[in-house]
Amino acid sequence: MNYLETLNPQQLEAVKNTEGPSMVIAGAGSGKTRVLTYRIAYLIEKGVDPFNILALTFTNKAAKEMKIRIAEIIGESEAKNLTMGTFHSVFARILRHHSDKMGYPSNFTIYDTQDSRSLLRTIIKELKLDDKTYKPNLVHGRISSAKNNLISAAGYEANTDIVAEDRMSGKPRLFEIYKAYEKRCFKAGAMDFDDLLYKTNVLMRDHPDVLHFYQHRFKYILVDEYQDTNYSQYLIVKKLADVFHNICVVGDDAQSIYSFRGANIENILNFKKDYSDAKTFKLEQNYRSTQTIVNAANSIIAKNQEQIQKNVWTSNDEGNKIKVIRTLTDNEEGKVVTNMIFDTKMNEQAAHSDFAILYRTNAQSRSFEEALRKLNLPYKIYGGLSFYQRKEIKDLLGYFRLTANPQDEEALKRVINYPKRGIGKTSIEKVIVAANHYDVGLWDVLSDPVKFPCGLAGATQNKINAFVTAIKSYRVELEKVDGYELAQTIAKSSGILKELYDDKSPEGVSRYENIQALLAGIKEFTESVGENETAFLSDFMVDVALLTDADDEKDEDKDKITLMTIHASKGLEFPYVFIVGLEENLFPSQMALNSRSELEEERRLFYVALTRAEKKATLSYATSRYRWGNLITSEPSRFIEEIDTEFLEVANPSRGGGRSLNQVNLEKRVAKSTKTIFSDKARKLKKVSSVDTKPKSGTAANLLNLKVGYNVVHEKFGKGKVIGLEGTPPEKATVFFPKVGNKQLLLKFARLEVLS
DNA sequence: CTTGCAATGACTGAT
DNA sequence: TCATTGCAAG
Repeated sequence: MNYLETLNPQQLEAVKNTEGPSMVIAGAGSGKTRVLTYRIAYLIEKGVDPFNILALTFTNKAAKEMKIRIAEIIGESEAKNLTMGTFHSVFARILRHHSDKMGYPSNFTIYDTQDSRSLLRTIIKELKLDDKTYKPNLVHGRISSAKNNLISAAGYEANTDIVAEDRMSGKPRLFEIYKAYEKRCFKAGAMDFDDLLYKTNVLMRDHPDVLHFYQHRFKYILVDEYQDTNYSQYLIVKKLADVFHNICVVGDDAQSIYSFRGANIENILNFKKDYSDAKTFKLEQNYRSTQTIVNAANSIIAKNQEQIQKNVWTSNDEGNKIKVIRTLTDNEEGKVVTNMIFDTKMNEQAAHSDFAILYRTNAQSRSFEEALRKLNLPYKIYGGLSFYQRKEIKDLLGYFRLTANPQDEEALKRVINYPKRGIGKTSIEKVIVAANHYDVGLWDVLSDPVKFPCGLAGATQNKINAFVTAIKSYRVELEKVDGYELAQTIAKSSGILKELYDDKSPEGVSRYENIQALLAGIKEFTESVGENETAFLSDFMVDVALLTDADDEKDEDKDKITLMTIHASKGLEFPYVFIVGLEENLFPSQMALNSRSELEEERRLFYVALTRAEKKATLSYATSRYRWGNLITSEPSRFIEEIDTEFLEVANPSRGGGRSLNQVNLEKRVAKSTKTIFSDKARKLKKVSSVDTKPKSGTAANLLNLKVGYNVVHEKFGKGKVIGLEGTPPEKATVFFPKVGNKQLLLKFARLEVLS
């Protein structure tokens, strides 16, 4: 057990106290993952069967990495039997095992957020409700938080407080939507993300034998990032640990950043109430960051009221001060940050993977991508539109889903007319009406038109029959042939492969490549099982809905600059961290300014961001940025001021030389007095007046007469001179604009006004 | 039923 | 700005 010698006394205690309830409060960078890993390894070495251990992590990637480390210590054959993963993936598997008890097929579909919202949109339309009052996102949020608090549709309707709340907010029929949604999901054999936790609770509540089985199987339970669990998750863990009480939760209240997902910080604050004999271990030594970073982070988090007292410290070097950078625009912010990365890389021989750019919202990535591309620096963006959410991927997965579970309504709607086969919207609506009328699933109506007539024209019915036959033929193969083989068959015979192959536009080519990448992934998956086993497509589909980009990182992505939201960066560390967009209304988000608790969560988010950095942290903000196409002015985030000034160094790259903090404050005051440059209203007014006074695009006569040397005006680029033309009559022009340089413009689209 | 264009609303965060 | 949706015409 040599590995134990590498631990400090507190870490060692947390590892060795395996019996009974314990809570590990782990400050940022305090070796939390090591404690978890070694605790599991230690348990196994002491003779605990890995089969009896359940470890719940925050991401699948974390689980995978931890498993590898444990395997290195105790051997792979042992580590294999550990149950380890996110709440969602672990309990999805358990639910599949017992799905019959709940009336679900074992191949039930997992609806992702897109699917849930699309179904809600359909239901809102069917109930003839206004989707401006009942915005699908909002409705989904309401239903989601109900489920996270274990409130069913019936419970929702019966809860007078909730119903009153909905009535107050002008949405009295929300409970009807929830009821319809619950029913439709069930009929489609589908669970949404929240169901995976909710139904696990239901399973354990209604089937004591199942609960009993897992209570005795999971003798040792470990939960990582406990501060970010919601009520539903909390209760699952509590029930499972109810027999042996060997529960170890690890977390840091200062890093609780998921309340929007129902996470309840009280879970960690109240742990001692549930388990009065709980031991608490505090890990306070930070091994990750410089003193400057640790102390700066402490000075921020001290501004929060709600917290468990702790003293995070480090024996690392003092390190550099935290640089604060101010730029004029978001684009300049991209350039400056990128240049700094380039310089640092050169001066300190750093790898690309040593750098991370962290932002509050996904939409901020654009200016950094552009700047990085210009300097030819490799980067990888996490989050945002993930691979599995791309249209072409979801389309093909739609066929797979339908093959595994033909009742899957969202998959059906997605692919029944893609590629185009002449089954349009009206036909599908007729089918939905019939399905609701007979109270059966869409697939039942499609596959048995005699029993469930829906009044479609004969030609359309024939097309539907052909589609149904195709899906049925895939189903026959589902648990017969190798998953890769079936995936290939479907991709070809559905027509998707041809459709994308024929599209030679750059986007089309990339979509085709994505499909090939998905197929390659399935191939890899089917080859990963033992020689004498066959991996079916249904096996691949089991948790594909729960995969994220971070889960299947490719080798070629290893040495790249990381771009991600701060939320996604939790648990990671980088030598050089750039926290960008530190502006009021962006970070902290304007949605969080209404209450102290929300603002405190933003502050914890900033704390998380800063504590990702090992060597150097840099903060940046822009005094103006584009938002929805409007240029708005912004002022520096209050979080910059909250850091003790002794840790900061204010640099101004656009003017050269540093400035004092007083100057920042001065500028803040100036910024406050400046109004939005182009408000939304101004933009609309401008648009209207431009319609009144001048043609939308150059008049036909004007454009036909366009010649090289003419002066023109472009809406965005200003005045310019035509220096080249293509086509007769001219279709494309090269125009020199003094402000932005040469631009190629399609006359069809560019709103050029001809001056001479 | 499909196509093309205008209008519209989205930007917190993610399993 | 960008992607999705609604509407008119073929």
